[in-house]
Amino acid sequence: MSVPARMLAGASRLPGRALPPGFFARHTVRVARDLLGSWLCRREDDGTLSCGTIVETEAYRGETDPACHAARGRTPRTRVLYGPPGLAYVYFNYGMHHLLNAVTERDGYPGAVLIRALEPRRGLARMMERRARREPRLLAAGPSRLCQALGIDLTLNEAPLDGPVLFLRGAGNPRAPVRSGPRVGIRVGTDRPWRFWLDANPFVSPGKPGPPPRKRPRTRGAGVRAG
DNA sequence: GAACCGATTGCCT
DNA sequence: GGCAATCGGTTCG
Repeated sequence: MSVPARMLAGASRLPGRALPPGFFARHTVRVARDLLGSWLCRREDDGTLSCGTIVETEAYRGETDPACHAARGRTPRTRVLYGPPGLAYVYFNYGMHHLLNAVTERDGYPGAVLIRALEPRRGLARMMERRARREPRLLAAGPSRLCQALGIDLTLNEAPLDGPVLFLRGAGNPRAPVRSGPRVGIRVGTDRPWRFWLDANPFVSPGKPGPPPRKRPRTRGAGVRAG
């Protein structure tokens, strides 16, 4: 028993309830949508809690999804994607960014949900400390900012998402409507509308949805074109 | 063991 | 709206 009881008691005071293991053992797209509104919490060694509600996710599923890391098959890196659901898949990108995913699907089938943005709820002071920026809106609006704010790095790869360090709590259906669109920041697989976010939520990442819109001259009246 | 790519961000104009 | 920063994983030799 390495975790003091008072730390565990802290979690019980949070809204919602722990997500059951079966939550992640489903179709990745469904998990991505259902994770919106859930609480993501990070507990540090000193007991400090940093929490936010998930406002944006993306689904990456199967070897036939060209944007999924499993598209090139099982490697030491992607092994966790093929493993049991409910673990964290953290990887390092662009030489400076960490990204947090939740492993989904049944054991043996690769899939993960990228957690792209949080609405900060608890421990904001600590999140601001971790990030150079202070603006609350940008504290965790983006997958790398989120990891910075919560202090998530490769040491948390394969950590259980119902563990003492990292855990999720379902809080029921979010009030805001769920919107969906193409995933961002990728060059392949943009045909799948597997990005989900809470409508009009200011904490959603500013990433452009889908392929860049074609510039068209702004005209008055007769500017509407078909196709 | 070297070349290449990338699920991004922040600073620049 | 453009683009540099920066390094782990993958692939190829």
